[in-house]
Amino acid sequence: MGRPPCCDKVGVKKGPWTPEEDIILVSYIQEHGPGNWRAVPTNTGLMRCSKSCRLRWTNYLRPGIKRGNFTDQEEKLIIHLQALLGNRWAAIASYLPERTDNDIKNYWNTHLKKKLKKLGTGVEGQTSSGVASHKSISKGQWERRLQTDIKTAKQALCEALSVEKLNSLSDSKASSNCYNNWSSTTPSTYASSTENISRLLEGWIRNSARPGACQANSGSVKTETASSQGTTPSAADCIPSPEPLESLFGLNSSSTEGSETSLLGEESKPVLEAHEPFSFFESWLLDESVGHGQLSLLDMALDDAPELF
DNA sequence: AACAGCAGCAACCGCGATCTT
DNA sequence: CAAGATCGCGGTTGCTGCTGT
Repeated sequence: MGRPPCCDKVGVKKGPWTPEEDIILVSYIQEHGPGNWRAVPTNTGLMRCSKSCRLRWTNYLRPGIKRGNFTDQEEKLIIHLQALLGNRWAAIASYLPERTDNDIKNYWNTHLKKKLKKLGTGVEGQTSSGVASHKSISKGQWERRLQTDIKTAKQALCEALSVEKLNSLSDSKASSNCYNNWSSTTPSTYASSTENISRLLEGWIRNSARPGACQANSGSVKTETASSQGTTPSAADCIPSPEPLESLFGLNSSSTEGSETSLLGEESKPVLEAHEPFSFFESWLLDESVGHGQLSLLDMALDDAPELF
């Protein structure tokens, strides 16, 4: 009869994650791979809901995540994909593998919405499905507008992707290249996870640089979990050095490659998306661009997911 | 310098889809 | 096949830092 409950509601910790918790989570996922989130709180001793663990991983700790500083191309792509797909942030995020849906959603709500409002592009005129409201405009107008939207979206998509492609050519092994097969860039993408943690810890170190101030960046959240876990730096250590972290994350270690591969293979949303068959609309989008002398998106798709074709 | 308002972002909540037993 | 748990997504909230007064 069904599965056992994922987590008890009682005693579940909420609020900002501490660096200790992050480290516990990352090291656990490095060892076991993402997925089976139900088991994560139990096996790690984290007093967090499995949902919270998954969210923390996908939105913050997952390898290959770029944070902040959205480029013009990304911005453009988001705007047009939003016009095309509506508020389907996960779908939009699949076109921007370095960005999380939460990040895109936040960026849309805080920056782009206002920007578009300022420009008078009428974001409000869209329904939740992303299509302009039928009620406010006649059918003919709506169809024309839809066609224009689609055309513009396609163009922006091509532009944005061609920039990515160029970047990838000039910096072919860069971990930030979102369209490379992740398994081929596993070490560097995993390193970027380390970078995430390192950045986090840097902030933590800065915050705890004050004598006696040995607490997480959230300030109010105490760190009882780490001290209960023998495998993680205790709060008393206060400032972990980067070297142990590198070993913790398995950098430059061939022995960890297997787990990393499975880790990325199982988790990374872009890969999952890329391996799924394109929707009719997406395929059409890609096909159309091929015939217009633009960057061959089909080539890109072939590069990324050869098994699809 | 102190306070209020605003903006940005991390995390939570609720719901539908999917999966497991 | 049904029941119930898990997963994933989108909307929303609340905290924190910044800016203006």
